[in-house]
Amino acid sequence: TSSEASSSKSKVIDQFIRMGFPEESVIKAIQDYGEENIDEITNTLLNYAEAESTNNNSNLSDNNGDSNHYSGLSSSDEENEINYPHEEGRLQALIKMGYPREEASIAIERCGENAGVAEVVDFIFAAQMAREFDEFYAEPYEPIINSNKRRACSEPPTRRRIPNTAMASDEELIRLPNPMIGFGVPNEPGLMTQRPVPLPDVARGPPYFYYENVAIAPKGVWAKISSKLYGIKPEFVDSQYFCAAARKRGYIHKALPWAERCAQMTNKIRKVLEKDDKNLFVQKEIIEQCKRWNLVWVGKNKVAPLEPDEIEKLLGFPKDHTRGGGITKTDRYKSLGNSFQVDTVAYHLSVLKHLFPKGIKVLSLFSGIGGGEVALRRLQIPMKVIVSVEISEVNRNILRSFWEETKQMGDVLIEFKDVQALDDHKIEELMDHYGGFDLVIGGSPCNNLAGANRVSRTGLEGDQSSLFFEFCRILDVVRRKAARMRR
DNA sequence: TATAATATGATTAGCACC
DNA sequence: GGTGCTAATCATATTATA
Repeated sequence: TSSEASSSKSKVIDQFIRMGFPEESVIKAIQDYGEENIDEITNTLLNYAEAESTNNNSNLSDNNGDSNHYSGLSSSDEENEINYPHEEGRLQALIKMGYPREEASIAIERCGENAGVAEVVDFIFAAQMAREFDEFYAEPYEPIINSNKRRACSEPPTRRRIPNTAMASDEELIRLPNPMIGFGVPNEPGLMTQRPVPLPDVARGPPYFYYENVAIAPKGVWAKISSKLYGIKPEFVDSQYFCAAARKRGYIHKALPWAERCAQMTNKIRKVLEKDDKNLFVQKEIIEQCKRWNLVWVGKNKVAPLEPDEIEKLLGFPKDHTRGGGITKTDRYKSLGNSFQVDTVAYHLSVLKHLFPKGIKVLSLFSGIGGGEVALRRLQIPMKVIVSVEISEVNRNILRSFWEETKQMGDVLIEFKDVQALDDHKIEELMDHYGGFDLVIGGSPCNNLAGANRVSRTGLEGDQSSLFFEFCRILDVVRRKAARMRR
């Protein structure tokens, strides 16, 4: 769609008019966003349509099923009504565009309520390609499961090993689920709608928090993290269920490893591909190498490493999110590598949409390039206040650019450089000024936990990773202050 | 001098087998 | 539960290049 759009503006206009939008609105939206930003245009047009249609206030909040999560909710937070304004418009548009109703409906469901039409169309194509791929490879690559030990997904994986008793001691190991789908990933077997272990009383109620780090950390690290965060069990999720990047992380509620010897490997693969005798073994080997070095097809017999633009897209960021401000390619790789996968985080945070329809106040620690903020925006949860702490200057610049591009009137972004400098008094002062925080979110440094670190994988007490304890300190201050403010 | 490319294992965990 | 295998991993230090 994008390539067509750049070749002919009128084609884009026609397309939207065919979808049933008024011509004036279409032209205005294209002027506002540029013809290539199909997603923004679509969202804007759907918002116009929503504003015009009668507001029937349908109440779809379905909090009954997961009352475990939010039993500490104050009554003022519950009085909200949610509707899904995009649903009908998108479905109708897709059917008009010639897609089968069933496929369109599934795609809308899986892309989420905030996805633009372009994104849903992408999903439909991807699903079609996946089906073709599966049919093609079904025979030779059938996984051999002959063990009676693992009945794969008949039972939720996290429930299998973790004893359903009181919280684990520091010494007890937290076992990683396999497959790593956490409490449940949409449309995957083993979907869980409730926590395997109920929230301890001390952790209940707002303000909420969201902590992230690498899943495969040295032994005992996650048990320690869990014990410091009210004994809540981590949810381990591999982002491969949300996007095309594998990224195993633990969340308490991969980056793409940079390929070594990329140039040599791409040349090697090109030479192999130019030969004629490509038997099955060679094919499989090539696929393995591409997977290992994060290579993508860029032309006939040619592979290349992922560009920052592509990683941006994989991780769910808007195009050019990390571009600009004189940032180098190396810095972009680094910043993106350290970031959240937006779709994954947005899936977790989607529960907040029901709770904060009028906006949310966020304390964002270790903000990086603003993965949490982008996720909230994707969910269309208005951000009233963001207090952000981020040590890297380039990352602060990236977040500020994002904020200035997207913010609405009256919203504030406060920036700090160092979590250690954000003392208890300052936090309380901020909370007095802004009326507290609704969410504390952050992933503390993984440098000393990550498997790729050959030099200083020294565990949670390492120079950088020990900043986790600052997350705990700040969260504790926020929660205590919030309790006092409620009283 | 700044940026890009390259070189550098160990620690996890799963699984089959015994 | 031990063993041997496979596979994967939010990195850092040094060297080459622009």
